[in-house]
Amino acid sequence: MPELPEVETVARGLQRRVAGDTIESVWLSEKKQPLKSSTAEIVAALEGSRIVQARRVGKHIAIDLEKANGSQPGMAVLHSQWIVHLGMTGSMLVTTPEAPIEKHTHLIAKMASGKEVRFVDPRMFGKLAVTSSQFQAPGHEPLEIDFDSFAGLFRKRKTPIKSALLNQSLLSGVGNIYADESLARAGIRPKRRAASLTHAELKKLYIALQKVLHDAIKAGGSSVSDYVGADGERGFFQIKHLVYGREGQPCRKCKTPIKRIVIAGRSSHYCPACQK
DNA sequence: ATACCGACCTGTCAGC
DNA sequence: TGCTGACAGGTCGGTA
Repeated sequence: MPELPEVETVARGLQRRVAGDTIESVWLSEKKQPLKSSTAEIVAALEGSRIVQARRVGKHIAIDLEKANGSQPGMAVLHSQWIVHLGMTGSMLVTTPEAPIEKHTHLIAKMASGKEVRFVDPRMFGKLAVTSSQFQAPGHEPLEIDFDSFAGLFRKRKTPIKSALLNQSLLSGVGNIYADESLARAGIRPKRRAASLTHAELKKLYIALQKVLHDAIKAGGSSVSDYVGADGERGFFQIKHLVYGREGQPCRKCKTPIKRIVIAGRSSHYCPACQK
């Protein structure tokens, strides 16, 4: 569920609440784990590590960790990264130890401050991993890419523009909601072949995408069903959606009913009058 | 190389 | 009150 603005909100929440805190112990549920690294690797990397920084990379949360290599003073510092992908339904919550443990809690990290960081994910599409190298997302950051590079991503691509926006190896962080919402704001139909977009349309899309992502971050993301930030708070950008989740409802600009079609297996929403 | 499609999971909601 | 099917913010691997 979480796309760039939601993951950014969670990462900022973690940064605010637990940066500088130390992980004292880690509990992992017995159930089949949504892990990319082994349980032992995760426990070894996390326990005793200080959280230096939490930030977003694409749709991933990268948590920079460091700990002393051995107990002797002056020993080298070990650096690692805890990588979290929230999948469709994952959340990273900072709670008190007394907070009831939600069903589908897969990891609890007890912090030196007494707080707990919990990973909860009902559908288990999320992933946890640790790495000693710097994690890099495959595609460009939509909020950092320059316009010429952005336009270059779509040149020669026959795929629908909607599919291209969702392709994480092109842009990292755009998901189903913000693909639809940016196309709506740019007046472009989701099924248009990517390569058919004119220079002017690409410019509109570039500006619309960055604006909608910035606005959604300001609103704490979109909470369509169960998304919450690190403090359990809901986002409220869903009230600003022009098309996503609004099938049959009147377009906010021209009152034409919003259409829903399926592109590459994903629901796609648009205004048949405003989007060409 | 590129592009669909089902699979991976659980939960919810509409309709019968 | 069930039951069934469709659908849900994402990605992967297999196939054409």
